[in-house]
Amino acid sequence: MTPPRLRVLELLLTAGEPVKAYDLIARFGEDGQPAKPPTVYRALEFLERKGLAHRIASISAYVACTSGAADHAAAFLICDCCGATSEVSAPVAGDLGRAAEAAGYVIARTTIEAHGRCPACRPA
Amino acid sequence: MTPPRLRVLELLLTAGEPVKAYDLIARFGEDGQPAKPPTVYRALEFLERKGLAHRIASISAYVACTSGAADHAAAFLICDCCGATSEVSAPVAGDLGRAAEAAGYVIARTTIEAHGRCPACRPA
DNA sequence: GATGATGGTGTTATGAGATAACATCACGGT
DNA sequence: ACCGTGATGTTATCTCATAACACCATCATC
Repeated sequence: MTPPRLRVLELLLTAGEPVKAYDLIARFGEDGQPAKPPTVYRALEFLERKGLAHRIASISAYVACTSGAADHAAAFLICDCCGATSEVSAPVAGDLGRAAEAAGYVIARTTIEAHGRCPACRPA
Repeated sequence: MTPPRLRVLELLLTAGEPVKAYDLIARFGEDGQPAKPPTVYRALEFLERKGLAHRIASISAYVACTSGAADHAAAFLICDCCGATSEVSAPVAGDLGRAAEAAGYVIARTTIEAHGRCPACRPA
């Protein structure tokens, strides 16, 4: 684990919620100096490959993986109101697995992004 | 259905595969004249609201909905090699539904994006 | 028939997200 | 010593998406 990768992982872990790439870039330097975009994007790519972080494409943000499971589909509940996000355990759905098999696809990784309202933002 | 919306839907349907927003923009005019970005993005937003099109966030592309089901999670099998994409029928997974309920979330819409290799690109 | 609310369109400009391309450096094997 | 591999630093640029404003049609209401 090299310094820039460790630094990005540290930023993701301390945030505890999804972070935008350019926020990581801005916070990268201990002294307030921003990083250059490729530095952070390369670290994110590495962390994702290692399963230590996930990209949440629907909101263009990144988050440290909170699932201990080695092989799992990244599944997220995302509040469209306040942005709260929680990663939930989601083994690849049987239905999807069957559909992939029927279509002849070999699946490498799956992300599930469910949008809605969190308890705090939910209408009474 | 207004002209620009119809035009974008037509472009998506004739493509039959995911299309990038700026490709839609480039092809928008019958005479080869491109559209302005907001024209297309607004049409896409409308089509998505109506369930006529889906945004595939992980590849930043848009596709006409090929599922007849009114209420369904958009689920896609995406080939990382050639880009072939197929929408599969996927009722919101029971596991995810339970997890959302347990977390107190009310889910509005879910997208599932499975990446891998299509039959043609799959190693023998 | 004037008024105003609503929703769609056209336009300019800009913001946000991500990567290409190249130089440099550290490490390990032969 | 030499080369291959993988990581980093840097500049520049590309792609994706939206803000903000003006204008116009439609429809309900007074």
